[in-house]
Amino acid sequence: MEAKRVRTRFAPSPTGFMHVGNLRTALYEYLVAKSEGGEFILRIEDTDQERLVDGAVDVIYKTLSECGLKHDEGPDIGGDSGPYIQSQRLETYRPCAQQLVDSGKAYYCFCTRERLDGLKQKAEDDGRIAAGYDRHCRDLPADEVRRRLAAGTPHVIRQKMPLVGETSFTDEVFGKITVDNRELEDQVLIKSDGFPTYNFANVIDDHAMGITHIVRGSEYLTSTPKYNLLYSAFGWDLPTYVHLPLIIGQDGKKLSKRHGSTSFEALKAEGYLTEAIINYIALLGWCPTDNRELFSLDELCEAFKVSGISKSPSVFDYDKLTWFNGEYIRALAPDDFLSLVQPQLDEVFAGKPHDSRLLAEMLQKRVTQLTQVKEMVTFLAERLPLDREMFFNKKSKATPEQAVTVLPLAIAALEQLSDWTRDQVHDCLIELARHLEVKNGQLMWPVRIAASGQTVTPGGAIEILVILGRDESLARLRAGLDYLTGQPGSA
RNA sequence: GGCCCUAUGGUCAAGCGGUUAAGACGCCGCCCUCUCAAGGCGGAAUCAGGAGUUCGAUUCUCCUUAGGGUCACCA
Repeated sequence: MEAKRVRTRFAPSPTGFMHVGNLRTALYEYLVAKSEGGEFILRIEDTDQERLVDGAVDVIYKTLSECGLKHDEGPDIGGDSGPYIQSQRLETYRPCAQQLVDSGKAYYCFCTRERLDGLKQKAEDDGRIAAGYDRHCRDLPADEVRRRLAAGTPHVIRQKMPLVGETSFTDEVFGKITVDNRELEDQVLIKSDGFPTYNFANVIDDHAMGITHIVRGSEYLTSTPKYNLLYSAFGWDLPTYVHLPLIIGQDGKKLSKRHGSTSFEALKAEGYLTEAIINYIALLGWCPTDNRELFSLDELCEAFKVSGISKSPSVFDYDKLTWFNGEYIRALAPDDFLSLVQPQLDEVFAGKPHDSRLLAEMLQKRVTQLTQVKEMVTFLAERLPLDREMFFNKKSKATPEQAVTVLPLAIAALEQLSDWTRDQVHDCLIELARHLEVKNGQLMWPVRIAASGQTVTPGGAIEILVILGRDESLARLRAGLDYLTGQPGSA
């Protein structure tokens, strides 16, 4: 018999942003499907009417497509199992629940919110955690149920959990999980507003859509038996489960805002590249058999194996993400890098002429987050105040005094240049250093400091002079010299 | 608190009865070098604890401890 084709789904609630945990889940769902030549389906879970957010669905489409997680079926592109938005499949849930009621697997519950809250409150007063619903309506007489229904009494439909025994299932990553049935609450299937609960709609839809592998966070591990009981109640085959370890912050707590950026959008805004984020996230909780680190999405599809998923939670490490980002930035085509940072350059230079190509070349080697560019180049657009201390450098044997002697010579030599090209400036300065019989650094340090006003710059003295252009360069060098000679105490 | 899960350096992690316990990030040092970055080389740093099983445990079992998850008419 031919094995069933793998079908996975990403079923987010439209909350308005894409948490990295969700993104990783989507990625793994995509990989589980694609590594087996299967299909990846997108379904929107919007059964919570109180939490609808405008435009939230678009964020999901945008993120998935930007990340290259192309779905084969979904609300925007259709498919044979539609509709793919739960609020549009409402009519399918109630009949299913009804079927369960008819077969004695579920029941109407007329308990009011107040009664339920009272139950919880009483438990708290007793100093314990509420043990869940007390199954008050589970065995209501049939005519009583009919009477209340006819009277239009608000109600929910609850699933009847077995009162004894235990339920087990095998998860692909965690192995065999067993839960005592007494731990399972008679969960609500249909809410009093007529909408299905997430748990119920999930099962119904996953079955209807032929989902074979359910990939989701490990927070669902303990509720999976409830899902399975539902499958069994309908007589459906159980899906394969792949539960993913959680992503946590440095403090071991669930990743949240206070750890830094936790959404895809926020990470992008901080100058992280999509490919870097995907690559990093792929390795958070999964390891290839050969320990490789750099992967494109296609390569991930090739290499991905469920057996490489780890069981323990992983700490989201911004340092490592940043390293990946640097790798990806350096691998960018020069033109692509330039266009990514162009807005920042435009902002800093505000129309002033500058060699953006050379600038980009310098920057690309050093930037680990796109957002660093602006701060790195502002010294080129505006003169920064000098500080005598800057002219000291132990390794280059540079001192302010020595700068005072060497700077005039550099200025004089540079003034002679016919062209202000990289080669010309380079040869001129190197030649001067040789002529003066000083180490390159001893000449370059004061020049770079005077030209930039910074001890650390994204490029050497020569590059900076070239970017600055002849007039500005010479002006800055002279200003630097004036500053030093104008200092009290300097000869 | 009940139940479930997890446990290799600071972090991601390989390992799946016998290894000098990989690799990467980060950190430190050296080299390269006109600063920084990149690159090269080197270094510090890990099997939570205790019982078993075994000729032999990081690997298997149990207990302890620690951490996490879950106990909604939220998803």
